[in-house]
Amino acid sequence: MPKRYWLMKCEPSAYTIDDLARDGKTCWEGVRNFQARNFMRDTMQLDDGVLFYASNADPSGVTGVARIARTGYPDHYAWQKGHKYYDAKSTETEPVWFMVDLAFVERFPITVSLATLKTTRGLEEMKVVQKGSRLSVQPATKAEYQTVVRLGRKMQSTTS
DNA sequence: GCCAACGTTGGC
DNA sequence: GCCAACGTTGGC
Repeated sequence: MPKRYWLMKCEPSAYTIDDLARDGKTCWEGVRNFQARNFMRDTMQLDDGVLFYASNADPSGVTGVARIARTGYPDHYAWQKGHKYYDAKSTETEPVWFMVDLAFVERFPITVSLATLKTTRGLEEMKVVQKGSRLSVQPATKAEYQTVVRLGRKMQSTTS
């Protein structure tokens, strides 16, 4: 099975690429959208590439790269009464919500801002640049992934 | 902080 | 099954 590529959003107030660099690995709990869940539960594979996207940030954009370190498994936070991700519809025998683990790969020297993504040739079809695109877990193509990674490393290569 | 776009819920 | 109301996301 060929490697797949993704973009995953997170608000900096919740988690950042620096947090991931520090932790090395983290579980991606709290996704409560069926489409995003399906990607995590059914489609993501070990070592898939993930563009780490900071939403509601200044500026919003891709701040680095992660990889899938563990494929879909039940989000146990949904079972913890009182937890902000608690959902009575999800049980241990019939889990509704799933998560994956991400491992840190690299932090870009600069944020590849949404504005940059929107004006970069080859990224016109990317989900995140479409108007009203709120899905927090989105598939990306290999070409899109490689283009964004190149942009993220650009500053480093041109200043060295 | 505003508000457009979207997903979900619930009345009918 | 329709659709209005509501809550959330997320750019600006």
